[in-house]
Amino acid sequence: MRVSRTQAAENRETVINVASRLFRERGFDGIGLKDLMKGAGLTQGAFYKQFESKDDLAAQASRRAMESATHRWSVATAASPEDPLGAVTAFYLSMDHSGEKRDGCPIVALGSDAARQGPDVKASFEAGIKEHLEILGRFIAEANAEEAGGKAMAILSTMVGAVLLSRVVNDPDLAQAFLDAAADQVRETVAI
Amino acid sequence: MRVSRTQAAENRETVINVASRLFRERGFDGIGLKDLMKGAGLTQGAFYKQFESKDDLAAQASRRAMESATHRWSVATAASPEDPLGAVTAFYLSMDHSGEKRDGCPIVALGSDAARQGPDVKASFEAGIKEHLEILGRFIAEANAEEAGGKAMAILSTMVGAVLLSRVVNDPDLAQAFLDAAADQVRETVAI
DNA sequence: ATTATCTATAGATCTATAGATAATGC
DNA sequence: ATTATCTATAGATCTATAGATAATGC
Repeated sequence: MRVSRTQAAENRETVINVASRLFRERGFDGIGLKDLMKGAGLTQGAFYKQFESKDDLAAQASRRAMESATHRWSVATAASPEDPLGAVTAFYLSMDHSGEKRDGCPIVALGSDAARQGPDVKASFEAGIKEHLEILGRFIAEANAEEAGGKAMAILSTMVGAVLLSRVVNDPDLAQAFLDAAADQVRETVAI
Repeated sequence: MRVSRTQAAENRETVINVASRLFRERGFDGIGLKDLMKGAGLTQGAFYKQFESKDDLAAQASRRAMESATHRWSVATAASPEDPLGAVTAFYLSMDHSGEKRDGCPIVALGSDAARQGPDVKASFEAGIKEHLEILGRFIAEANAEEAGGKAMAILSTMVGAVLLSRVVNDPDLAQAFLDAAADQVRETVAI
């Protein structure tokens, strides 16, 4: 029954990875420890040797989800050095990403839930959000650094809000319209 | 024990109103029927004579919450006919509203949760979102109606995203910065 | 006679803990 | 000897239902 330390460390990582996706799909309150552990091929009893509490896992999984999101942004920008912002918005503001709750942006998938969580979960989101802003800031050539920071925050707000709105309506045309309107807005913001 | 029909109808309204606030505060999964009914001064047993299921209440409460939100927007615009958009953004993009989960914007408070719910809850959100867009559309004098609709969608996305982001970070300065950046963005969007 | 609300409960699920087991690590 | 994982369970809570009660509505 016991496994090696490296195997135990791998198991821990698997639980965090699985949780980062299942929480996005069902919410922090929408999935129990039994199913989370099952998703990692373990049983519920093994949980508390690895994590202090479900809240603890929520914070770890939130961090992992945000890291995965920023990684995706980095990959998109690296693939299109001539138009990095265009590459990011092309996938982020797509119906594919809007439908992709499990692997999509954690701010959209869990933002409302995270606002009800403690400081550890919020710290995970905060760190990821700052990385997002950092990436966006690079796309904005501006004399005034403060102004560039403001634009990055406005762009992220528009993107997050648009995908969230696209997910809470039934009408797919309206969902698409939110994404399109946000893409236009972002283009204009960097152009000014 | 039995009450009159009008009293029963009032009780139903009270449950919906209480739920519209408690769901915003704790999420659809974060509060049980027992506490919801207790908030309306009733016991859990009375629930199923009034509602088909918890999902049914979630849809009703979402509709009520969105109606309350659009009402608030209307009041703000009516109070400042010289600058209605300024009045709306002044309260919506404030730290007060950001901290006001219980009575604040339902899209921010429950958007991530609503994306996991069925078509009835989404229909409630969709109706409210369309009303929000209608109000915003009035502020945008544009030759092209389609362009005005796009701007309204972009503005709503920016506002919703900014308040959501302001709620999931620990740093109050960063939270405030998101709200300020969004307010600037909105001003520029209507000015263009 | 009807019915809105009550108390009580079924059956499932939740987080967290206890103790057994069997493999690792020394 | 230590410990990662297992099975089992405690105790709380969840949604939904059943049957009793007492007031309304006819």
